[in-house]
Amino acid sequence: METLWTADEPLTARDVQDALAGRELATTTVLTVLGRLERKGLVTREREGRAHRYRSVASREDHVAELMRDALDAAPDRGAALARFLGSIPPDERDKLRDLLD
Amino acid sequence: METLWTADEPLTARDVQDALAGRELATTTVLTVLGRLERKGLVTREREGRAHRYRSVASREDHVAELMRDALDAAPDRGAALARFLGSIPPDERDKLRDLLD
DNA sequence: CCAAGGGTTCTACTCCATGTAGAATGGGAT
DNA sequence: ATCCCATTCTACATGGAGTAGAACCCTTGG
Repeated sequence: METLWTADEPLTARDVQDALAGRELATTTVLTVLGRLERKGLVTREREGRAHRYRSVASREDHVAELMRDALDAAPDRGAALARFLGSIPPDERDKLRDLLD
Repeated sequence: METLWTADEPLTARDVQDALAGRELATTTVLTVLGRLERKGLVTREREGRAHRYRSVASREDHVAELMRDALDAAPDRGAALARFLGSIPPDERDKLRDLLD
């Protein structure tokens, strides 16, 4: 996912493998993972010649926002959870939130 | 955790087992899970006679806030992630946030 | 038109967390 | 001293994530 996100342009399996060259992964490994990500709905792919191009469905930020909402959904008292959350982030981020809310 | 949180008072293993009576869990099962939660730092316990009382370290809301922060920490562009988050929650919750920020 | 090579699929193995519980142990209460 | 019960140790199944080999299929170069 990280690779697809930082490229933010559809990549082939080979592209991903190259981007992850530091790890010396077998080609099939990359394909397997991409396939699993597709099954989970995190990426889509479209044929291109003999290969596929894989594209992340949501941006990293969207994904993070979704994780945050999932976490929040686990709280019976959402307001209280939001309050704790606000209390636990750096002040400048609270400022940022204030800005965003306008 | 749910049981400990909704009780918000230290419980013995037996208490937990009773609270989860719908599941017919063996006593050792409850103990094992509580032990694992303790290893992970989610609960503490203090001896009480022959047994222990288990207490959640953080409130459910604190826990949720922490999960939200963990999610946010995965975003390279925290501001953008926060913006997406705000955009994805119901309007009345945005109002709530505005209130909390004052 | 056929072989070659690369992308894909299937299958499989390991590792680890989680859910579950039996066997054994240890310490209080009677 | 004995019995009971909480605890600990050990163990098994399940499922996800990481990794990759074997086989297949299709496109392309000769």
